[in-house]
Amino acid sequence: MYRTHNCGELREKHVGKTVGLAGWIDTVRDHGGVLFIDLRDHYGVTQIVLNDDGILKYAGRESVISVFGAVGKREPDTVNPKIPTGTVELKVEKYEVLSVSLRNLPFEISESREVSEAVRLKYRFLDLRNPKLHRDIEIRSKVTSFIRKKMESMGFLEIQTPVLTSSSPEGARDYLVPSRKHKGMFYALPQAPQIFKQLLMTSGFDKYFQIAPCFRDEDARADRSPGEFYQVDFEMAFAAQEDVFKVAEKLLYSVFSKFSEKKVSKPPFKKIPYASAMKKYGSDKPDLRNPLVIDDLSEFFSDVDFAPFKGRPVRGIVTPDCVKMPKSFFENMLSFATGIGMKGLGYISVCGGFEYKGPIVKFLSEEKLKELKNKLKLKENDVLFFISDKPDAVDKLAGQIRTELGKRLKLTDFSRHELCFVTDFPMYGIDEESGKLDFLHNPFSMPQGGADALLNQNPLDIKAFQYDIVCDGIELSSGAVRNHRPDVMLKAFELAGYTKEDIEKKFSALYNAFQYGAPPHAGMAPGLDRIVMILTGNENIREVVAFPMNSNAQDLLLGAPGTVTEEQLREAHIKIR
RNA sequence: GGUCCGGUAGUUCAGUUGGUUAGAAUGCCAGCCUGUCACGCUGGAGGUCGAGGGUUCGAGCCCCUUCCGGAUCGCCA
Repeated sequence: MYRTHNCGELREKHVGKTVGLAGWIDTVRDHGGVLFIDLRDHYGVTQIVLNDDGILKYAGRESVISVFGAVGKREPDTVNPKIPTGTVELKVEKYEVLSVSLRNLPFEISESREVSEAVRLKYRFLDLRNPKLHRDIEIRSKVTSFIRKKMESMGFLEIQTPVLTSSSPEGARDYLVPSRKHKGMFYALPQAPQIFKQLLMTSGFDKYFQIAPCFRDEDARADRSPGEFYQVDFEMAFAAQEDVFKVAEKLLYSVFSKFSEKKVSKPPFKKIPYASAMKKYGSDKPDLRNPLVIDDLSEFFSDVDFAPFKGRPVRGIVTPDCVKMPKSFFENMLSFATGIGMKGLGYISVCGGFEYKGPIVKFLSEEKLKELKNKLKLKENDVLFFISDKPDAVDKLAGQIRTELGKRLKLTDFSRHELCFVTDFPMYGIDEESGKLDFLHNPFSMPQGGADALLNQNPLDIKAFQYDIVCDGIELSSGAVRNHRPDVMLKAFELAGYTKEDIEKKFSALYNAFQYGAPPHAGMAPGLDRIVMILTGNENIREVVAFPMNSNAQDLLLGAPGTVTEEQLREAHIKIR
């Protein structure tokens, strides 16, 4: 009724046929006697030709029309090589205006990605007409479907877990849902299906997965959706760390090599222990496309009388061929450094004939310079940057400088994807506020060395079977071998200041279930949004979510959060103060 | 919550040392145009310079307060 073909379909083989197309008026080129319209739908764009511009009286840009007519072959000099349908055009014999668009669009569809996010999100239905955004959402669908098939082919069952569940005492802030039937009580939306998937393991489902919605009431970042996001959550029984890695490698390598045109690091992916990732890359999510590495120079500087480094850890980054960079480069690096909270950014240039230049050189003796050269294998034209700060900040700052140097010196190779595992996360850390020992990450992880380690080692030295998978400097997922032994669990929680009663109360379901025979199990949960973000070359996660909230956790399109009626509040037993 | 940056036409932005009627591009409207493809040409409309207060003969510009947006840190088991 509306069309016989879609706007991405017509080719030279259709020439002469009478066809129908329907879509949105994309661009209009009115030459008086002849009128060209680019008609756009989900599938593409086709040029239609009219001999009369009367249609424009009724329908402006972004109006929806249906047209019928003969497919014409374009003359060679009028072919548009930029679109797949560019060799043909539809000569309109009759048209129908199906829906009129207001003339004043809030923004240009083709340039919507440049517009402020508030306006884009308010008119998301228009924004989504933008071909790039439209295509990325389509890719998301294909990636999701591909992942499902891949997981199923590896023997995983997709099982849904509740969205209305109980509040979990650990981790992020929960989204709460008041209960009508139980006054003063609340459901919580799951931060992850963690407990449920572990219960499924206990129930004997050998391999579980789910494209799972997760809800966390924390502030947004460019690579972090506010509110809700999706994880490819999976868990395996009778599995150790290596088994999970094999599945993750198979899944992610196949997804990345299918959907990205860039080169992808082949399995087995590199495994980097947490401690060395922090030292070498200044991050627990290193971007391995960046060849720069960080050296620890604290010991070297311990006997150097340079006030800013005195009594503080020092890190160095050697950058090849950096001597030739203009003065502005060093000024920009300095302002970047101060921008991230550093007091300064010292450096030494290794000029021709190993002549050292830079503000710090005069504090180093001939001998020390020689030592430095040997230690870091300095070459002519290298520049060595120094980062020094408080012990708990220095690695992170060095990591940020490393990333910035990689970008500015064009050393980071953006033409490929680098996946790696970061392993051996510490089980415990000191909580900055309370000064007490606390779980650094997931309290349900199995400590390496088991109960024995918990009893005999300094808790801060205990590592967990806890790992992340990282792609291009972005954390795709964390995962762990879970602690399936109630006795080990008790000890692990005891160290962090929890009593047996705490566990029985707060984690009763899991603790109880594990009393009845639980298999060793392990898993992870790569973030779907982040995978699609990387595959589509986006730097903001909201570009791959059809209807995202803004960074302030508001849905500007439907107006969420919003107020509700007095009656709704009464039923939910809620009183607003 | 802290720090930094920003808010000027529907949209994206410029606006000099505080000085006459606040500009550009794009979009919109009108007219012209038979081969364009981001068509082109001519003309036109469109502004509480986020809001409030202050300094000044005079504020888009300086100061204070406040709202909104962005980045970043905290946070994200």
